[in-house]
Amino acid sequence: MRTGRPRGFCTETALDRAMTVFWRQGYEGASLADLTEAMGINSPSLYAAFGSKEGLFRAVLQRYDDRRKDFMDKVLAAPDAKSVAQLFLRGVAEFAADTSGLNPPGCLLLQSGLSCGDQAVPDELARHRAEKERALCERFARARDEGDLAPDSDPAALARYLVAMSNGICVQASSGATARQLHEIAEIALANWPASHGRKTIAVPTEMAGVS
Amino acid sequence: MRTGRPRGFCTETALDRAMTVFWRQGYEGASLADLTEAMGINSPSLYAAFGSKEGLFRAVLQRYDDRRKDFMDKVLAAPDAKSVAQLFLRGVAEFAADTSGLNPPGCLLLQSGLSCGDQAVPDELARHRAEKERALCERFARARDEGDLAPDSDPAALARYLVAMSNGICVQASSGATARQLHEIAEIALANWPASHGRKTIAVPTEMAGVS
DNA sequence: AGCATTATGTATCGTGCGATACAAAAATAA
DNA sequence: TTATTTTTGTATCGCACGATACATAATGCT
Repeated sequence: MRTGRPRGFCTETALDRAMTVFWRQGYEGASLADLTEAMGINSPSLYAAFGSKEGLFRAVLQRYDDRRKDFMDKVLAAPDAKSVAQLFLRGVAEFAADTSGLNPPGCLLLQSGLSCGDQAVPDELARHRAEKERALCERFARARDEGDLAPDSDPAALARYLVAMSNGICVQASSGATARQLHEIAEIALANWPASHGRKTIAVPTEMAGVS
Repeated sequence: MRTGRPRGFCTETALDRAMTVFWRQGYEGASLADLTEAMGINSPSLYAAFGSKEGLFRAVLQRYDDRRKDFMDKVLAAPDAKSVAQLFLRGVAEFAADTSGLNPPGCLLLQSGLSCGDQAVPDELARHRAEKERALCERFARARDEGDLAPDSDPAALARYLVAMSNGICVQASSGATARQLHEIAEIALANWPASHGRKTIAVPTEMAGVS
């Protein structure tokens, strides 16, 4: 077992509490005093565990991605492109207005620092957002290959559209929009989605034909 | 005429330069040193003219609204709801990627401070964004009255949708999307717009019948 | 028990922040 | 010319910021 005095706080809990502070006040607006108070620890403990304010922030972003992974997995596992879009935007509308936990409205990846004295922070956030866009793009490319989207459709453009809509919904949430209003936005956006192309491959892929 | 030593700098030019700094670095990320250097003045001149950093920021926001007013006026003057939506989103896509002037990509009202140590800043920005939403909502209410939108359509929801889309486009722009990609997003969003309801009142309103 | 290792609490560091004091400069008014 | 008013440049203020030094506490290892 590991030697030395054991840590007196739970890393995950501390990260969740720091997340709330970054979310509400932004990266630069969150002072070390704010963070240590919310996390219930003193600054030396923070620095021993995370190295620096930016190190803590990166750990918070990692924690955020972990907590959102189940959602994205469920979205990407939907059977067709339209279902993916529906699950995604409706889920975002649900999530962005949900303040039942510690989290303020909106999305950490936007709230915590679109702009910053240090450009590394917005760049890092943009990478995290781009990762979601990439995952959606891949899913839509598959949908096109499966005949679920028209052959001439543009998976990257559709993914960008959804991510843009998602970000727009999150901004509205942070401006005080209600869950109902966010869902209205999502439904307007979804009404537009290209109807299923009808050539979707229903058959089980050959290599799995004998399994079920 | 006004007595005393004349001001040695142009207020509008100084505000434009300060705008660039707030836009790129956010409200909190923009230090007084950054601002005075960009504006080409010393801090006492800044404080004499604008009172405080927040006073300067409010003056910059006012200047921003002034500079965008022509665009919004043109959008709102479009003949029908669909034209309003088209002019708005296409204009935003154009604007958000335009870095030919001093401005970074995206929109000042988002970049300069979605979150902040001082909640007054995001609140002020939200008010400015809400003002655009209100203007669009009024325009769509008129469109519905004129029979240009279906009687059961929801002007407020349509306005929220457009503003959300606009904000999403701006976020994509600040993340490095090209003008072409932003226009693709706008066109996907516009493809969705409810077709003109066909009952649009072309006739001149009665109270103006004798004028032309 | 004694040692090595890691975490904690107190108290503080140097820096950059937003904001000013003050005297000189540049204009008008009498 | 002299008085008045406003702006400018230099130099600096007090403070909050992110980050640490250091002694003590709490564990595992031998």
